Amino acid sequence: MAEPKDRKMDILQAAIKVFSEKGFHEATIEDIAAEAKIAKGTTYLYFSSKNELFEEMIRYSITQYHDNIIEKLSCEMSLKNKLLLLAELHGRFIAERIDLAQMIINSQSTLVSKQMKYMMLEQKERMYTLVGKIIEDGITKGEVRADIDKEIAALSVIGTINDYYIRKIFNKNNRKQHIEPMPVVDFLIKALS
Amino acid sequence: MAEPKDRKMDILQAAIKVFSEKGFHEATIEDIAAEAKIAKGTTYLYFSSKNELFEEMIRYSITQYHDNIIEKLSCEMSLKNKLLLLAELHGRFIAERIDLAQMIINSQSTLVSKQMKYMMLEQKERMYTLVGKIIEDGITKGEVRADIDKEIAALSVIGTINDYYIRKIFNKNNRKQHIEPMPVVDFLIKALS
Amino acid sequence: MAEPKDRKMDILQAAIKVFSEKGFHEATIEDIAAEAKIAKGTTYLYFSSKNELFEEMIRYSITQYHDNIIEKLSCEMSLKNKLLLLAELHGRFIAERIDLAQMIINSQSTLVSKQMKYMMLEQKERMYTLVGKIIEDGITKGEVRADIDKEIAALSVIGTINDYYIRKIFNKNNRKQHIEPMPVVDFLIKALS
Amino acid sequence: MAEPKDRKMDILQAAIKVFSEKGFHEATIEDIAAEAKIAKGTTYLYFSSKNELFEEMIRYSITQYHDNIIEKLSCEMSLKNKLLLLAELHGRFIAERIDLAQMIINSQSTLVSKQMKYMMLEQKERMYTLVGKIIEDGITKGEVRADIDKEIAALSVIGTINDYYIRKIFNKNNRKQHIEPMPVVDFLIKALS
DNA sequence: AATGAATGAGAATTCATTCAT
DNA sequence: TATGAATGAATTCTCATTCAT
Repeated sequence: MAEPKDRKMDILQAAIKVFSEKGFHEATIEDIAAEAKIAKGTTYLYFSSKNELFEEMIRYSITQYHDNIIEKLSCEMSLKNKLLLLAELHGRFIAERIDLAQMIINSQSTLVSKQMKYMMLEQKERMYTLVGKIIEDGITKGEVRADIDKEIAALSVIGTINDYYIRKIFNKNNRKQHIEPMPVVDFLIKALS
Repeated sequence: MAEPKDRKMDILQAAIKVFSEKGFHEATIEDIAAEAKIAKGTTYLYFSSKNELFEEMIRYSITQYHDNIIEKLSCEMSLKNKLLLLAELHGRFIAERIDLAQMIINSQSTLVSKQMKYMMLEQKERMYTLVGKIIEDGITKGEVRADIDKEIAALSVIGTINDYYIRKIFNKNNRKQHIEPMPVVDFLIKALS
Repeated sequence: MAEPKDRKMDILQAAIKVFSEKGFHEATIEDIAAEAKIAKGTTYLYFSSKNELFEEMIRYSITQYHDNIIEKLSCEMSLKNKLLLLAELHGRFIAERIDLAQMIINSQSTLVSKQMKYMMLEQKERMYTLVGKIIEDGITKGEVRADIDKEIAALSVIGTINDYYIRKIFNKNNRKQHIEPMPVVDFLIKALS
Repeated sequence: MAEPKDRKMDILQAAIKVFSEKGFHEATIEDIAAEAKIAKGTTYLYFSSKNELFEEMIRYSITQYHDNIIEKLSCEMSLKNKLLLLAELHGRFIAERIDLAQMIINSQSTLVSKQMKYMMLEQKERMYTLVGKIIEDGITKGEVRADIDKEIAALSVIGTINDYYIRKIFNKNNRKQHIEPMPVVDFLIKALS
């Protein structure tokens, strides 16, 4: 007996994989359906169009990614450990979904609707807010100097971690290699204190 | 007398505009030709394919952007002034060509050939090297603390400036408004010293 | 209940008709699709390109034509009856598919791949072999003089029949009229004996 | 001082070469102009369209070919020598312009106008008439049996020689090799006597 | 007469989407 | 629900032809 499958989730997972590998236009509904092991037409029972599927895929990925980070970072930890965790989570995500990550991080692309862009910006702001709180917390605890612009500090932390991983990944032949987060965290700690 | 037009440059300029606004796939050769006020077929007298046009457009834009920055930053200046100039030049570029900038900054996209990607990475490294030297210079002059990782510092400076402008631009309705570079430069100075 | 259609065969038949009438370049996929009463895109579900369709069409036509001739000529018959049958079969084929016949007979055209050309030559040699055997048989039975070059005789028989029908068809307004095979067969009998 | 060139003839010669090598559709006006060492537009000063150029090229080639054969065959000669000469002239022509030869010999192709086709048929009939006379002459001299259909005999002679050369050429790797006309002439002599 | 840059109609091909089964 | 054959809009690219110089 076949266990009850969540078709919609299957398709979403397939979409993440295929869109990440090929980008929006190079990916076909057929590719995604094949990856999800369903027929092409079935996709349209769950998503009304390729665009909608793309948007839901982005929404799902971002939310999942952010929820995960926020959850993991909500425990009590030192600044350094928080940055370490942030770097590792972000680094792993980038390593796995580099192209998707870039779509998301940069909220770019003409593909997505205004609404979508707004949602993506909101999510990004959510990240800024989260890291902003980490920094504020650091100030309170004396781990971070008090005279810096907290908002800019937050985006600097995220921007630095992101570019660090992207550079490492692109300058390596093998994406699967683990990338050491310590150097960038060390740098950030020094920069902030 | 008809003034001698440089058709190739016209097309390149049109391509920058249209690709930037619509992205590679949404932009059609017809769009670009219309923008350049020429017929579709004329494009093919100067570029052998849409892909080649795209690649030449990227190459041209990157080179122009980087050459400009490198030239302007080669004069003797204080660290702060250099960062200020860097921020302004980058900010202006982003404001004008936000989507193109992102393509370039992230060296992403399945559209470009291996060769192209390599060239884009090289250009990025050129920027890292340039900023790396600014930082080294700052260390020599005692403007920058000596105990930081210079490579990461360079990439952090660029990542921070980039994300600062992107955030500002996206959170404003009007892209044309001037964005104040001082806040981010102040932050960077504090972070580095 | 809709009868199960063999779309691929429909398209092949339409291709034979349209390519025969217009030639490769003048025929468009749209023409062929229209003839097959399907949409343009459907063609590509069965054939990956116009070239492939053309090649498959040639392959199919040649094979069908030759198989038919070889089968019909395999029974025991007098030389005269064999030549009569050959002339009639070839004549009917030419009358129906004059341009296609010429493509095939002459193994010409830059359109077809090396492989294809090779296959066409092989099929032609198959015909030569068949007619060669008829002649050899005729020699054994004393119907054909023994001192002639059998290979040349075989190609002469085919070349003569072919040109006879082509001339008759082109010199008539109405292709549908029956063309009398007897005169050319009489000539061939006299020439061979 | 540049000697006065006959541009029209230059273009015609270039057209023969290029159309023969590539066929009508694969050949471009640019190819032909390049071969004739003139600019593309110049072609249109001498020929009103690609089609007209093609037709004139065919007309010129056929006429030249036939005139040459008719002239050479008008001398007094034995049947055997006439056939030998015919075979050699035709063989050389085919070896040089195999694809063009096929276009001409078969009066096919949808490219040419009704008028053109008519002209090609007329030229072919001219050949039939010429060979018909050779055969009649042979009958008079007792070299050819009297009881054959002279028209069919003429067409058989041409068809046989043609197919003989085509087969030889296609079954050889090197088109430049000389092909011995004797075997086919021997066969024809036997067939006719 | 000669040039060759510019034009734009036309054709192959792809693929999101529909719909009969 | 699920399927996948069929559709046709849309896009790239080619090249005969024109025309200003």
